[in-house]
Amino acid sequence: MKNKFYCTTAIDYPNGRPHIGHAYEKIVTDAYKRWYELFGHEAYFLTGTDENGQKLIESAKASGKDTLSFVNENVEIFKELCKKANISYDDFIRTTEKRHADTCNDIWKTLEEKKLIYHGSYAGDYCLSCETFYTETQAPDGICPEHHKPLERKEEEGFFFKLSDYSEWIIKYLEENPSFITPKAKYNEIVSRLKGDDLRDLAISRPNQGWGVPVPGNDNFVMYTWFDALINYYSALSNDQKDLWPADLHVIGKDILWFHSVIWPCMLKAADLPLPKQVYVHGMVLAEDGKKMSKSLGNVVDPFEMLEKYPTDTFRYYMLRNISANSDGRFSEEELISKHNTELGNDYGNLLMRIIKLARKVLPDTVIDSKGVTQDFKIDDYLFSAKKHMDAREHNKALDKIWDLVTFLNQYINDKEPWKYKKDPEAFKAIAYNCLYGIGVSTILLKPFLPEVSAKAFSYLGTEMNIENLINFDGHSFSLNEPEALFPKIEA
RNA sequence: CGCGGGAUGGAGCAGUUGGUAGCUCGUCGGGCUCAUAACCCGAAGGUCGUUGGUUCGAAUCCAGCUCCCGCAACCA
Repeated sequence: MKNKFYCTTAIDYPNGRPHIGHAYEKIVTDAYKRWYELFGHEAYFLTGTDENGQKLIESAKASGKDTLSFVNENVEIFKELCKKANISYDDFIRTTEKRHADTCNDIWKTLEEKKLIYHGSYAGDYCLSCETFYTETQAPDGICPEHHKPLERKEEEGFFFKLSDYSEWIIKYLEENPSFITPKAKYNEIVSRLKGDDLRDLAISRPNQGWGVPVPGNDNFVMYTWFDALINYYSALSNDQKDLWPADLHVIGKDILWFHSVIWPCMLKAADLPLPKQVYVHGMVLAEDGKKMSKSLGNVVDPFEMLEKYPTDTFRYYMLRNISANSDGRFSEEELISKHNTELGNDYGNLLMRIIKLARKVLPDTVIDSKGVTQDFKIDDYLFSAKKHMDAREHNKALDKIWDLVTFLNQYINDKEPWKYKKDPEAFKAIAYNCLYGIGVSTILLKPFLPEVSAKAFSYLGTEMNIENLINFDGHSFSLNEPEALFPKIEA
């Protein structure tokens, strides 16, 4: 398929309510999906839930529900979040679906046939309370870091994936594809870690407790959650969608980078499937105090509450512009309000308002076309810079560029003083058209970030623009409608 | 000696290959009056965590130190 853009978020673990990081990741991915769609790509966006973890059994038990209905309830909340945040996903995969299990089985069998999966046993230090093995670095003194009890030596049988076969291959692959992991700091981190330590085989089965994807031909085991979870990106595609593969962009958080940049590529390589084009690691949304949000610190921000209190596009904009695309950023409600009032309201919203209201007063006709108008400024730089930044996964910088245009347009109006031409409609029209054209450009570029507001703005501008005709100054026509404030002030 | 990131005017952040320190918000002064008391211009404010080194020249490169943070193989 030509010009496709297949992007994904990580699939979420539905053992509770979604937190702000889930919202952030989906909003980021949604902005990229809409952006490439705008630029003529066939964009496809997958999100979903990772439902096979053994911990879900515990979580369900703790809330007094059976695992299935517990998961079903939580999945609905994640979907609700997508709806509230205006996430335009094309498919939502749940790893408990049959299509997923089928694909996992296929891949498992392929690896087994290639002797890349073997049956063996693993001995390690085990904590009975956590039901987890700990490595020496995790528990150097042989004491469980969670329960502070001595670990016991335990041997467990199961299936292993020959990850160790790929130590050299993966390093070579990354060196040949330096943009596979972005941003650069994350790429360096993984490469140096790989060079420092050979890969060990990965235990990819767990004892079957009645939850998970059973290992083909052996019901005593289910697949290790991560093994099946990663496959979601591929299993979600039906047979007639396979030309979407490989994925163009996996958007993930840094905590799961290892799985996506090492284990997943090795699995695909083992299965003779093409590798995704890029893994983009976004930053973490920290609390206002700069620390990680956590229940014990009581600094958690609930995305539902934010989406209830503030317009969806304001929330999206704040997340996308204020949180740096490749490092952590802090979330402050106060700052969100300030950005809404100043940048969105004063800079952009007011710009649209001031020129439309003035034009409707000055000109007898509310239709403004390009006839006899000369172009006062070019928009190419803004457009191409924004595009460059999006390609580099720096959406906040793309927004900076769009804002440069907005700022320029406000300056332009101040310089030209169109209100002085009330008795000279021709001169006025020339200024107004230039201005409206610039606003149209900024509005269409904002569409992926602010889908609702952008649509509303175009209804006031009375025009339709697209990327093809955008670059042409001439030929547009605006039939202006009485506008309402796009971003009514929010009192702090 | 586990790995990695960070420390820049009041706050939040940019600073790609070393060459007179920038942005947003806030503060102060001026302009404009079309607009959501919105817009535009200007000013004040920083010995770029600390010490030493390389260099004609370092926020930028190197080394040590202090503090903060994340990861450490099922938390976006």
